[in-house]
Amino acid sequence: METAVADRKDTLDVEDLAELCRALGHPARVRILEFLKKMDKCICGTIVDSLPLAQSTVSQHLKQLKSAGLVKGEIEGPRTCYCLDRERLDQFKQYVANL
Amino acid sequence: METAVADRKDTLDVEDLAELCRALGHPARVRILEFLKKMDKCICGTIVDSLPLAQSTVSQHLKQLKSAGLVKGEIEGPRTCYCLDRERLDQFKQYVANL
DNA sequence: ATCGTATATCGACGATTAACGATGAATAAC
DNA sequence: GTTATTCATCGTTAATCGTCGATATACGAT
Repeated sequence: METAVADRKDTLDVEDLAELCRALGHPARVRILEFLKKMDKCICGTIVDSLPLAQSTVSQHLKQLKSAGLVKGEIEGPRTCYCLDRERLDQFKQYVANL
Repeated sequence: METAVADRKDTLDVEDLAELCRALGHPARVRILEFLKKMDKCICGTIVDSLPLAQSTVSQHLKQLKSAGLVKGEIEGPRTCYCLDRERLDQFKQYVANL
C-alpha cells in the first residue's frame, strides 16, 4: 500500500521535475530566470533588450517559462510585465535537493 | 574588473546549468538517475528492464546522461556498468540552490 | 569453431525545438 | 481620426529529439 502510494508520488515528481528541467534546458531561459530573480518585475521589452535574440524568440522563450509555471505575465496596456513565480522556483529547488 | 569576471563566471554557469537541465529534461532520464542513486552501480540491462523502452532507446538516454557528466560507464566484458557521478550531481544541486 | 549474451551505434521516421521576419491586436499619444 | 509602441502569434526553416528495429562488436560458454 505505502509502496504503491509512494510509486505514484514518484511518478508525478519525475514528470514535474522533467518539465521544469526542460524549461531551463536552454541558456536563454536560464538567463531570463536569473534576470527576473534580480529585477523582481520586468516588462517584456527590457528582457528582449537584455538578450541577443529577436523579440519574437524571446516571447516564445517566455511562453515556455510561463507554461512550466516559472514565470507569470501581467498585461499592462500594450505591455506585459513578467515576474518570477518564486513558489514554483522553490519547488524546483526542492525536487533537485531531494535527488 | 570584478563585474567582468563575474559576468564570465555567470556565462559558464548558465551554459552548464542549461546542459544539465537538458539532460534531465526527460522523464526516463530522471528515472535512470534516481535508479542509479539507489543502486549505486548497475549494468545496462537492469536499467533497460526497469523502463518500458527499447534497449537501444535506453542506451541513447544513458549516452545523454553520460555526455552531461551525470553518469559514468565502465565496461565489464560484454556488459557496461553504470554509476552516478555524485560530484556532478552535487554541482547541479549547487547551481539550482543558487538560483 | 559455433552459439548466446550484452550493448553501442546506425538509419529511418515523426515530433519537437529554436531561430527569424511578418503581422495583427491592444493600447497610448497626438 | 492617424500614427506609434508593444508583444503574442503565425509560418517557415533547419536542426534536434525520442523511438524503434537491425546490426556489428566484444565477450562468455560450449
